[in-house]
Amino acid sequence: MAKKNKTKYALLGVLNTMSGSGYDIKKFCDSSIRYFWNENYGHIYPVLQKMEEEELVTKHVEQTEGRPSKNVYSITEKGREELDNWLLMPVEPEHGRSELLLKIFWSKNVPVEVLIEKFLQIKEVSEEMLVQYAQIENALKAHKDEVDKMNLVLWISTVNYGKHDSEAKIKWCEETIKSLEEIED
Amino acid sequence: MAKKNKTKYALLGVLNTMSGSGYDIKKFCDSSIRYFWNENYGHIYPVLQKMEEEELVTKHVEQTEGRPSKNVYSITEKGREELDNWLLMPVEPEHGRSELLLKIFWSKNVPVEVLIEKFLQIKEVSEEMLVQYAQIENALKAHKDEVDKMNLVLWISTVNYGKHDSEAKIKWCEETIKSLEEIED
DNA sequence: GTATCCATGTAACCAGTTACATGATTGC
DNA sequence: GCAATCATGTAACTGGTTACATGGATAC
Repeated sequence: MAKKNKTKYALLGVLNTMSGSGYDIKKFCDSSIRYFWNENYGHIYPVLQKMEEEELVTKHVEQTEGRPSKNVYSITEKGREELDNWLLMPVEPEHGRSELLLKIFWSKNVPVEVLIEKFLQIKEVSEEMLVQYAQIENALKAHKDEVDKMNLVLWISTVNYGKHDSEAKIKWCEETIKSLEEIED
Repeated sequence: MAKKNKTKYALLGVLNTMSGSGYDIKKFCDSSIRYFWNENYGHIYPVLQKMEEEELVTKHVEQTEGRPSKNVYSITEKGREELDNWLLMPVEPEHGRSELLLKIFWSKNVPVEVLIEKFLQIKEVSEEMLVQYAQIENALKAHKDEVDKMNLVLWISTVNYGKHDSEAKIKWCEETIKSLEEIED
């Protein structure tokens, strides 16, 4: 068995909150889950077609005058079951590949000053991310009346993940910079 | 341009610290960088061959009696340059895909108790990871005389990344569980 | 005698990315 | 007049995973 197709579940998830076209789905992804998920048309369209064959979704063509015709997809009962099933399954342990850590691991010949500069950059980026996450959280809380309580808690949880992640990175950078400075002496 | 081949740099990194066969490289990866990097034979062997063509490495066949013959690869000057170049390049922003966060984002219909149970599990795993990272750090520090100072600092930094990451996850789980419990009331 | 280690490789497969192709409408 | 948005799709490609194939040596 090769790698599992997770795009399928991302699309089912979107269609479980709203019916829409491939284009709509892409927009939804870009505006809500982009910090931890991305999809591109080259994958969305074929997967939607495949899911239609599997009867996880249904298609109906919408014609609005003066517009390109739209293939609106809706999730089926079977699709909903498939999604629910997947949600309950444990997350596959990803033997992640971190380019960042790989680079650091092999950097013994990189001058210390250059390394410190790199870590300062990483720290800065994480600090910017922190600001962005705070903005997202505020935006979410501002719309809290439109979302049900459960969704709010979950969505904020995903944002908090990002926050903790950024904070951890910042601390890590600071510590590593300190150790590097001690070498220089 | 499609996705970049990072296996190449992983292999160059290994060969920059020691010459060896595909088999040796795999062993090295499994015993040192496995927490953030994995390689498998199905990729190592073809990439090594390709790198030989590009003159980034050289091969020499080693015959030891009573053993399968070994293709020992060594990094070339050109390979070293390629590696150094890559090390200085900024890390490509990975639009990561987090199955974990995706699942959480779509879990509004999962019973709260089930979700809490899931978060407890994630927390537990992170706590176990924390123990493992501590062990690795101890092992590294025990061998500190065999490794040069720079390498020690960098390797420990990668371990610390894991530690901070696990700690962040633990905190995040605790916070999310709290919010979920508040829903139940 | 059986499991593990040493050792190399190929083939089938899948997921995902980018580029290409097309074309109407709307807003500036 | 031009850029952006709406809208769908295909083709070429790459990276990576798993399974398959082989076979001797050593340790228990």
